[in-house]
Amino acid sequence: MANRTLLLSAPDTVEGLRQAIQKHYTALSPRLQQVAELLLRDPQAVATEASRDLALGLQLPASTLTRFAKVMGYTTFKQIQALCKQQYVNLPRDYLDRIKRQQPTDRLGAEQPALYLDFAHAVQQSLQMTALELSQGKLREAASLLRGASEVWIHGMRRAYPVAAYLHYLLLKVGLRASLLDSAGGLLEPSLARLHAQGVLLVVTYSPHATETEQVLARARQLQVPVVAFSDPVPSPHAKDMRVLFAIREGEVMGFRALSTSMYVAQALAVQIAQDTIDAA
Amino acid sequence: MANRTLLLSAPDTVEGLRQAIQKHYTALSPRLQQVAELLLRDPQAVATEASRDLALGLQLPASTLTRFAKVMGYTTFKQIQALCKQQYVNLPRDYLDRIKRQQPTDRLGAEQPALYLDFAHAVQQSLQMTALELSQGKLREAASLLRGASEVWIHGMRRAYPVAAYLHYLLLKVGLRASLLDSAGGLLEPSLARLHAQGVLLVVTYSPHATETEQVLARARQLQVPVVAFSDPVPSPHAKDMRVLFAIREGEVMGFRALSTSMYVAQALAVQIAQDTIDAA
DNA sequence: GACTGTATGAAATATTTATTTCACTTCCCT
DNA sequence: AGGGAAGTGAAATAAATATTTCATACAGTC
Repeated sequence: MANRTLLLSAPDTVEGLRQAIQKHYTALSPRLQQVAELLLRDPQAVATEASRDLALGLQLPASTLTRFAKVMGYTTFKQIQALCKQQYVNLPRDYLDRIKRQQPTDRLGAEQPALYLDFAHAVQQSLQMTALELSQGKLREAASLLRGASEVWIHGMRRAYPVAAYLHYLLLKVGLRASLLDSAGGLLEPSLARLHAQGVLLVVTYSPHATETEQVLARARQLQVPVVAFSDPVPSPHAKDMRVLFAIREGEVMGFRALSTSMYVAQALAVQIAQDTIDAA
Repeated sequence: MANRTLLLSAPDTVEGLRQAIQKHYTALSPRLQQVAELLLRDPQAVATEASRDLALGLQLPASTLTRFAKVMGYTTFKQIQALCKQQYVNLPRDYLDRIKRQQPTDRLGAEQPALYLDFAHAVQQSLQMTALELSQGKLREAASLLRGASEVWIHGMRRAYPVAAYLHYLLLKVGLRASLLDSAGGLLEPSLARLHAQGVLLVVTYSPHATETEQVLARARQLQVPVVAFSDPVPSPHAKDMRVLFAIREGEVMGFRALSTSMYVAQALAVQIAQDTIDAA
């Protein structure tokens, strides 16, 4: 009457579930095997699509999914969905929580798990998300804009400065005429006077934006200089003036936001330019 | 009565939506801005979590989400959710997996992989290796050396310069007395004359080493200034003079070596210093 | 070829999730 | 201050999604 009851106790990670499936696969009925296959093949679909649609895709009734969950020891299929969602989503937030919670309290007793490992993890997450969201189109657009410019001005203050400096290095290396706009020696103002619409402004800025940067952007807008920007996903009043905007979400530990991902995007941009230059020849 | 009706026609990609948000952000009401921010900051959450939970996280009623969708030109918030889901389902699945599991890049044949995904992979490899090899002990030693210095001089040329600039920013932020030694205005020589053994030299250099860097190191050795170095794993004649040496193997694609991992180590060092400083209080 | 236990799909029900409505507030504008 | 438009939250309604039930089909056993 009742479908064969539980084969085992419910794993609470996707990995555990995968193993359980591998182990008991042959003991499952044909329809249930289909569900198992889906789970191995495309856990992401399970995470994002509705059970109804998953069932449709497999050409079987939704009840089979629920049944599968029961057989695997869960009470509902929703639990399996939740598991899959976690796998792909929870990481960044989870991480921030951990830092927040561990910050003030325990310091005395046992050796604390090294912070830098967590941090590496955060960078990795940021990198992965950025890599997936980065579109070839946007990269190409920025590259062609920069390649077509008679001159490229690069600007970035404070935390953004290292990225600006790297872009400067990279653009010179790929043969562009690039210069760094900074306030050293009070030369920012005079430099701004020389912007023109045949050049391109490449600006790196994270919120809260430096006043110098505001100034540079205002000037660029006034002179209709095209702008390529590296920034964070926080909305900015200047956003609408930017021709290409790379919104980069960096990892953060104890109030230190990282720069690794921005450096990555900078490199990707330089390589795109190099490649276009080669192709054009 | 009715909330301001559509500002525009509904974008049908996440990227388009992002741009629309950036553009009209300032025209949105405070609550709607909150939703906009979430969408920029964490589209993945929008893809997987229920609107009810998203609203909960933002501490506002679910109706606001629907309202947001209306204002952006959609008829329901569900459409936005669908958009976000696509983003993660439609993308080349194998790359997600590849990046995630850092499997070796094996040719899949048909498709020409986007180059920037290969970088992401290379960077991730490097990051992982470095994080695993980085020892708490070494980090602590460097941190205590720097904390104990009366002054920290930071030096890095060319490709190393962005890292040096970042270290400069970070060390100032954690309250150390730090200055950048560069050759701007021909001031390198005179600055070198002022090094002394109570300070610490923090040098970033990758092979082949810049002549200025050689000069700085020679001087430090002569004056017995302790040296903390960021470098690559290539053996250097100066290695034995360095008190702490972080050997960082950066990923490389098409002759462009990355800097992401060096930036990571820089941050880890700063965090270690910050933590020690807190503990000491 | 009846008997039994499992497997399956369709429909009914329950639950969750999203949208709409409406009353209330707030912020202008005069 | 007074009137109106826009903004907001809570509750009601609608839609969707998931689970349960049940009737039937199928396979193996005697």
